[in-house]
Amino acid sequence: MGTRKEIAERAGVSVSVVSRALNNSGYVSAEKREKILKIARELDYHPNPVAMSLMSRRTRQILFMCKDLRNAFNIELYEGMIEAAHRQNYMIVLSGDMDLSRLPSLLVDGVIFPNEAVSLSYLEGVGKRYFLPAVTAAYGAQTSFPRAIPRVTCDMWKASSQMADYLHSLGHRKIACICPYGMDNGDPRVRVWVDLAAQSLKKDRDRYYIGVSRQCLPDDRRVLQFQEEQENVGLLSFPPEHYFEKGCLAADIFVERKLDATAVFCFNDEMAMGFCKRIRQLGLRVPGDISVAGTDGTYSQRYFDAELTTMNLNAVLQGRRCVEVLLNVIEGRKFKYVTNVPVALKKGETVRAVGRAGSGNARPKNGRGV
Amino acid sequence: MGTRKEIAERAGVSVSVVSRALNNSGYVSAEKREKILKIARELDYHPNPVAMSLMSRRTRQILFMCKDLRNAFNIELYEGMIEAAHRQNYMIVLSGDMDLSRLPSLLVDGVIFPNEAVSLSYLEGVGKRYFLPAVTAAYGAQTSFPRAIPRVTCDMWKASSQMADYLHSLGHRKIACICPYGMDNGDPRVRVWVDLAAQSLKKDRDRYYIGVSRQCLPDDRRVLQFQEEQENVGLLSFPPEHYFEKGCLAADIFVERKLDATAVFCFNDEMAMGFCKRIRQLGLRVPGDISVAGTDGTYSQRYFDAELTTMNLNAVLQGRRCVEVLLNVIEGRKFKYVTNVPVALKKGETVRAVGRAGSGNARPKNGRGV
DNA sequence: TTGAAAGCGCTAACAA
DNA sequence: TTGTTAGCGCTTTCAA
Repeated sequence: MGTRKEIAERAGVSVSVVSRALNNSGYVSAEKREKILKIARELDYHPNPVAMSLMSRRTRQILFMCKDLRNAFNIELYEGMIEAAHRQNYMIVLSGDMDLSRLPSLLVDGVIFPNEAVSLSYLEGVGKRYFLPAVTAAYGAQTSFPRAIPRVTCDMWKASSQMADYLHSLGHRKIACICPYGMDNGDPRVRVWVDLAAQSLKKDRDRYYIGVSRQCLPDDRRVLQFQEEQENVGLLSFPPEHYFEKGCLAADIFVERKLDATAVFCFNDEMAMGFCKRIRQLGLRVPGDISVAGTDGTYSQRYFDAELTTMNLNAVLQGRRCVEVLLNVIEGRKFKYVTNVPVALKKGETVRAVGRAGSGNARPKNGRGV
Repeated sequence: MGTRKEIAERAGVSVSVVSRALNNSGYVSAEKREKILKIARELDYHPNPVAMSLMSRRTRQILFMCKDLRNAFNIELYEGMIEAAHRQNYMIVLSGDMDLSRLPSLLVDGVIFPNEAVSLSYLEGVGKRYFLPAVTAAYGAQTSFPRAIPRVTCDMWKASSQMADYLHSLGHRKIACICPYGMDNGDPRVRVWVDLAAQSLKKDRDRYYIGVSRQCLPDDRRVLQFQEEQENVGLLSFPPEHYFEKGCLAADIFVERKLDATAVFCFNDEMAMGFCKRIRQLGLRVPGDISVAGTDGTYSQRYFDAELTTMNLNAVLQGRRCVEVLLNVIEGRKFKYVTNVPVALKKGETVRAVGRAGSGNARPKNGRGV
């Protein structure tokens, strides 16, 4: 490829002069500069990026620790990261797997974790014996969180509460909850739902919580189809989440349990759409028979035939902020330990009013609903 | 972080001994080895990845030159790449932008291009004055292609022909074509359709070709919503493709032109699904009023309420093969200049029989269709 | 204005 | 079995 040394030889000068000429730093006679630049051009010279990194102690690469790219939320996070990184001349790289132990051997200046759980897992593992600037996307699941990793948190509490109020205002009382975890996960979405359920569902509550996980459904062999629920998955590996498919399964369970809920509160849009697809196949109309509320507000909605009622979590913005904070850490600038990302309720067509309110069997605008 | 030099000082030996101990290479007394390993552990020593790369002249990173991650096809390609790369201890990084000129400054050992067009653009630009092992995913659009870049080609000819035969066998004669480019693009999908149309549509052909691009629709201001059709997009930048949205627009145009086609042949699944969504909103049933055939066979189908009739192009496999060939190039092993990826027709619910065949108004299994 | 020298963290050939 | 030396491609200090 050609090195500065080669250029120096051809130009009959020393490498330092070549360096100065190429970098436009320090003194170098106009005549030699021209000659050097000309030779560099002839040789198609490009500085060796690895040597540059060794000198500058910067790779200008940031790792986004993310595996499940079939989830639109992760893609949007990533898009925001790219945008912010690009502005400061950094690149985002993806891990492809979730092997945290390989982190120290990667050519990166910092890492962004996708959620609190992964961050904690890192801190308890390699993070203990290895320092790398890190930032995590967060969702308010943890009450206490180590200060080692700054958080960029989306205001899930607010979003969930708004959605709860909205559903309540439309007359919904019996609301089911669909989630990939157990009820004790600490997730704000679940806690808000638990509060709701305490009033309306009383001791019946647990039947209305459809936790699509092995822990919640120990006897249901169907959850075993999801890799992460199988025995042989190591603790250090975070497999793809299969949210959509879990949403489908949740619909089956919803029908099997003969729930009389008028609405379903979903962990995210993928699950919401999976639920809708399957529940329609099972003969129920959305929102005619059952209202569905999602969480996310990502582009994957475009595939859906109705406007999804959901919460816009601003994934792109969250991704952007993650990078901004991380670059502050890396470059030694001051930064805020917690950053909040604004959220907003998005009213769509998959939730309708019920009960006294009496909007009755209103159908969505385009008349769909199986 | 600690270096081999520090370990050497603490252990009272030279760096070479430390290196040999840590690498398990060459001679080193058992006693010193133990001591060195112990100190390394105490110091939480990790080899500096950049220095390692400088020595080995390998970054063990491969760039996938891809921007539009909202397209499931790219995601599947990427997943295949990750899998293959992982096996040989490489990582795939994404560019995030399509700035080919920045390639020489990236920490990568090779690059994978997403299609022939980008490859050619590279060869005519920086590729002329810079060498980096490269491979391209290909789709048979080019008759001649420079040997500088090996291709991993999916057999689009075969796939398109199969689909054409299938539609024909079901009685479809008037078939429209939906494509993001002009008819002269050389794409096998289009060429197969042109052959079909020559017989059945005769001189009416052009009306049935819905090319959603500025070139094809110079007077339609709606195409301007897509960034890539605007004036100010530089040649070196490949913006996101907006296939889904273009599929929606194609449906509008289909209706405006009052086409009497019984089937639509779509450039890819994104366009097919966009077309379906919009055409239903416009009051037509799929496949009741119009049959829709896609191309891709990616996971994004899961969002769709019916089984899409499409061609499985095996994106995951294609991605895997790209990496395998590229690693052969990088590691100096022998490799094949052209690799073919198998394809298969996938019969779904969005195409039905028409005409004499008389399966009449058969509706899809789940009774959907607006 | 220039170039020799030391160094970034690591490897490897060679002499001791 | 060990340490010295030279070098990967580049930067930067400092003496000339």
